[in-house]
Amino acid sequence: MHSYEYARPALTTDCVVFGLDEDDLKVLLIKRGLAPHKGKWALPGGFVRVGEDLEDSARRELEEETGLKKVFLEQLYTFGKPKRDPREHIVTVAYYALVNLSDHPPTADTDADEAAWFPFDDLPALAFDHAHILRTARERLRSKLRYTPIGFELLPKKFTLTQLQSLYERILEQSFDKRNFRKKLLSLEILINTGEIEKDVARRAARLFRFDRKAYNQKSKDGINLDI
Amino acid sequence: MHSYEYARPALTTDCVVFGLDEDDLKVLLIKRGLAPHKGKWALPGGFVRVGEDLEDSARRELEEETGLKKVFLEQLYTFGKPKRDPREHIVTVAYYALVNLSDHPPTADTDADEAAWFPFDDLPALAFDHAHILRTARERLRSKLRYTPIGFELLPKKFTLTQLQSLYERILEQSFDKRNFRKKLLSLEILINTGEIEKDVARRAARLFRFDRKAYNQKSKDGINLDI
DNA sequence: ACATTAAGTGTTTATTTTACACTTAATTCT
DNA sequence: AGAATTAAGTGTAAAATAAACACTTAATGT
Repeated sequence: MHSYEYARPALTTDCVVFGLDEDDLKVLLIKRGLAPHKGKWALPGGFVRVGEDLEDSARRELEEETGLKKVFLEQLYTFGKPKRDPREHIVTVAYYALVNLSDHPPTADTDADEAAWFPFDDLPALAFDHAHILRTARERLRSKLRYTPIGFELLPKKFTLTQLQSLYERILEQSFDKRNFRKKLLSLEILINTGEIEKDVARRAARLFRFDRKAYNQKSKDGINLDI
Repeated sequence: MHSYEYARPALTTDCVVFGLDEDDLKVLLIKRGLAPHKGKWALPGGFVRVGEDLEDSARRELEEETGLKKVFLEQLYTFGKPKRDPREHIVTVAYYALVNLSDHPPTADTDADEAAWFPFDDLPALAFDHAHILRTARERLRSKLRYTPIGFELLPKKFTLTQLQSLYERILEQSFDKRNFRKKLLSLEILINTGEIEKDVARRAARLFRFDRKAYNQKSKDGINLDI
């Protein structure tokens, strides 16, 4: 039991985890085992401990509930409408994570409760204001993709130019000319040709590239135009 | 006295208020009358009340401490390092505000404590992690100015093109060609020529413009390129 | 060997951005 | 009244970037 002179809102972190496969942009959700909103799906998250950094809290809850570790994670926004949780005033600091889905297949591991990947465009009923948080995260993902190299977080380390283009097309919801897209991306000189090619494909195998983070960091100082 | 089953971090809001005059980009600070950091300068802010929305809290504290009302206000970031406040774990949701300094002159009103405008490049010693919050806000201001019409919030309703150019130059810390800047801004068709001109200037008086928010909102749907 | 599939590749045109300097209008000073 | 001062206002040409557009190549499967 802990007592304070003034009442305090409770504080949680929640996490929107995005993944991308051949079919969809997907999000990882947890089925709630307890009231309120028992049986509904929700973002992984939980209460911030005293003495715990916010990002640490988001990472801890994410690992506890989904098994995911060491993912790309950024703060999204803090949601604090007093009625967003029916129990009491709970403020949540939302984060978003980007993972490579081929490392974390749709039928995921996970211990506690039930976790599953859902297509962003076909979500189940969500607890609390989590649908709102998801929309905010989707918008952030879109706008960050336009001017930061955030998309690589959703791909395997080695990827083809077609995979990269498909990523941009599906997240930005617009299509690009294949030649112009390649010309643009290659001219940035932030992709390294690994010299390897795809394996086990029933067609001409594509070259595999890596993102050159060092080159990107160097160029971003002068102001690289990543805009597609 | 309020008791909870688990310990909770305390929750505050803080506000970085930017203003622009002929000389500098300025920030509004409060002199702390109480420990900790008594006598140091700090961002206006305070504890979030249970049942109070975060933005409402930021606006309330801002008005109480500086008299400022109805300003442009956006959430910046949430800072939660456990040691950022020496008393206990206090998480703060930081906002940034933009005001037209000619409405709120450097020797401001204010009741409680002491509030004053400081040049961003010549700040006094700051309490807590407020220097860090200010740097974060400065970066946000810079990057938002690049692709949103946020700059108009720092100007009077009617302004000259020279004032507008000076704003961009000082916030982005780069200079622009006068003819190209005007061509670009006017071609966007988001400025209305009021037909009025400056008064009481010892030189040729410049035309006064207004920001056409409706036109901007309309155009931003299709994707206006505000980038300077 | 033929069909299928996606990889890979250049050029031309349109648009946007950059570079650049003098004239005009108002006030102040002598 | 005339001269000096100050910033407002204005256009064009060159360079860079972005957009439009379709066929050949390489691999596997039938």
